[in-house]
Amino acid sequence: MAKQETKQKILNTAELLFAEQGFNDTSLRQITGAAGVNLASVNYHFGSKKGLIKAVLDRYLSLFMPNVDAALSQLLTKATLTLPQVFECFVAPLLSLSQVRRQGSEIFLQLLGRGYIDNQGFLRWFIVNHYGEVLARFTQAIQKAAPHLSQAEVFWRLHFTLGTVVFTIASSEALRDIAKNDFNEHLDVAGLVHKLIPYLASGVGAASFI
Amino acid sequence: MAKQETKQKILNTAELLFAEQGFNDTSLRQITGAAGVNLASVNYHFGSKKGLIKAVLDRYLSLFMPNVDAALSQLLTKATLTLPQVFECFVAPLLSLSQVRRQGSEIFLQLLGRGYIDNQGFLRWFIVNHYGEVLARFTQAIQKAAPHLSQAEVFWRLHFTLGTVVFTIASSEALRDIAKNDFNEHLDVAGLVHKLIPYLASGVGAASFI
DNA sequence: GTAAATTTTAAACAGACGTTTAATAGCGAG
DNA sequence: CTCGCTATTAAACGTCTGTTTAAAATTTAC
Repeated sequence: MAKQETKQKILNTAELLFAEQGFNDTSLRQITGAAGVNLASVNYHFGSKKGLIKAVLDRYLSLFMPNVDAALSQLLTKATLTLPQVFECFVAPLLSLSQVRRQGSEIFLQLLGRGYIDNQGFLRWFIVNHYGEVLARFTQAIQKAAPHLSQAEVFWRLHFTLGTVVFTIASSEALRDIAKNDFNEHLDVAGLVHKLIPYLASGVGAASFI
Repeated sequence: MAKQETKQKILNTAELLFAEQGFNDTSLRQITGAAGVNLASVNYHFGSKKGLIKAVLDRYLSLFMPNVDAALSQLLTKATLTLPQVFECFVAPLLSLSQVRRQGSEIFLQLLGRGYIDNQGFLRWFIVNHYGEVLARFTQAIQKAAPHLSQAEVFWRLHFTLGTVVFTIASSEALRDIAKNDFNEHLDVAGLVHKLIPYLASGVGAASFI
């Protein structure tokens, strides 16, 4: 067995560039050039560019999803629960990604956003097929916390929520800069995430029109 | 003066493909081929691909923004106003784009989402510089409708809202397909927009933690 | 009707892309 | 030490990209 050092260098460089520029706008030559490895090594280790994208995403998802699942499962044992509590289940697993690597939380959410929009639903398919149980537990928790919502309404509002989170974090650097200059408000990602929660919880739990 | 027929054919075809596939993933050969015009005519009429993108975006923005501005201005004359009323100011101008062309509303919002994410903030710069007064009137209306929110909180929640809308509409086709299959719920864009409003209004108006 | 300006066209440009090939280098096991 | 497997490398592949060129066609103006 080799030490797989090249493979790791590719992954570490690729996730940064993918998060910044998107999957299609990042070339293999750019990745291998920045990583200091040979161009052909990507196809050797990952088969294709699509294989590399999958590997980059799964490295984060395989860390994130089990932690979310555990937090949701524990919460579901309680008799009553609130929407902010449900959303809090995602916070610790998300922030823990920063221990894996500097800015890991931002990178992960940016990758999520890219994957959601770039590749004609490939990421959605991937998540649903690999982590469907986590999603199911999530909707279960939502319905327990907000029983007045129909299944369809929960579906819609969860996707609204996903859009808010992904989009906000994806452009969080620019937004935090503006907030610092205009309102003298110094926020890190954890602060931003906690700013999101009342917004999300209130939106998801809102009464519907009809 | 010529009849500019080629120019219009290019715009009409380009906006469809840009909305579907994004700006970078749509080639000029694809556009000109579908439009039945010569490849070089894009560079002749628009100078470059970037010029074409700008023209496509501005054709919608120059219709949409003045209508929003008028609706917001009229609403601001009232003594009291609510958050759903503020958001409603965007609905009619948005839906009126469907009179310009079939599915005009979807196309416009998809283009917005693409532009927001694809081109390193070029669109944000474009909107702020060309339609900054409309944005100012918008925040003004929000603060009048929800005076308990600080200026900084309004700023954050508006960007949360923008993320929700852009992300939702950008993937609205897939979402609406799922809703049709899983919940037998048939939605058009107008329906989706009105599904968003209670969510957005509730989120923006939520009480904050501190 | 003819000259001038505008528009359209086919062809070629240089550069970037993902992938493949075949040769080389490095290494652990026997 | 040597064989065999794994990893790395330089080079080339064919294809696609946006843009430019220069000639042809068309429209406008006088």
